[in-house]
Amino acid sequence: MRDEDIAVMLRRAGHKVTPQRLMIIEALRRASGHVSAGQIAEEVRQHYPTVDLSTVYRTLDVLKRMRVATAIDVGTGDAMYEWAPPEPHHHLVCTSCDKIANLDHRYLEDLGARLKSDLGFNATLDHFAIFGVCQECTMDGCDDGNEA
Amino acid sequence: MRDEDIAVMLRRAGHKVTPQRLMIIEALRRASGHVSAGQIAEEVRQHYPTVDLSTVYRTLDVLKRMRVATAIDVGTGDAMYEWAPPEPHHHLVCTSCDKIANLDHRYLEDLGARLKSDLGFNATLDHFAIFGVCQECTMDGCDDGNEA
DNA sequence: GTTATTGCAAAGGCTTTGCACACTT
DNA sequence: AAGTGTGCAAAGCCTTTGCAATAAC
Repeated sequence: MRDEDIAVMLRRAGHKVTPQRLMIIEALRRASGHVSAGQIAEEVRQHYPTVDLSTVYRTLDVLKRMRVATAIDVGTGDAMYEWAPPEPHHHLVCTSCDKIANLDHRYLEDLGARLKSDLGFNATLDHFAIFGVCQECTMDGCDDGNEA
Repeated sequence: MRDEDIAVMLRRAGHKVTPQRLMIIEALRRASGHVSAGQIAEEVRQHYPTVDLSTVYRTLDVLKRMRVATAIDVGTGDAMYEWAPPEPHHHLVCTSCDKIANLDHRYLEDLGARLKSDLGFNATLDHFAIFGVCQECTMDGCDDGNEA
């Protein structure tokens, strides 16, 4: 998706195209993954120092409603945002090294199917975060402190 | 687990046994499920009006470290606590009516196995929250407002 | 010119922390 | 007596909101 497309998309949805919005969107897209509102603000401020956090939040809200950005809040205090995930995918969050890996949707597909057929529950399995310890950390035995 | 056992357990771990702690633990156990720190405080205050929220949080912290309570934060603003889940289990959270149902661990067992064998990722699948719409709400078409 | 959007400031919610006093051990 | 735990108050964090001025349309 090119920047002009984004401008058109904003206008179509009845929104105005402002430099702040464009820079926020650019920062979100460049991040290619999970960024907090604060991180986006920092990034944007390098070129546009007066941008306010509230503007970032409001823009993220617009983007969520347009379904070109998603939010995931895993209870770490701040929500993480992601630009237009092309398809359902999930995240493996390593509690040891904090790395986040992507997980193909196939891994959750039949879980969803079973919840539906067994329990009639329509699960929203678009965007999942699974915690654990990644392979490297399991082998290294590295640990930066998450236990009692 | 009886109350005396809890007292013993606290003392063994080098903690003191106070009426506040006992009442917080009792409230948590009676809740048989997911309660926020605030809900526990309200409950306890009915018998012990001066208990402070900070005491609740501190006690919950102790209990977490002793591994007799677990916290789950699904990004709703407040974390939910649960007393000593006897075995791995999970939760189906209806985004329409806010009901929380339990989900047997079997539903996630082979997901965990596949993550391990395919990717070497040791997932922590003790306590999962899956969002979606429950059967009743799907049929009723009830909706208290969770869309764009 | 209208209307949406911005920045600032303040408030909101949940959670944590500093401190003197009280209680458990 | 020694040391942890408590209540109170205040701060912390992320996020939301009110408002006048500004910018996009």
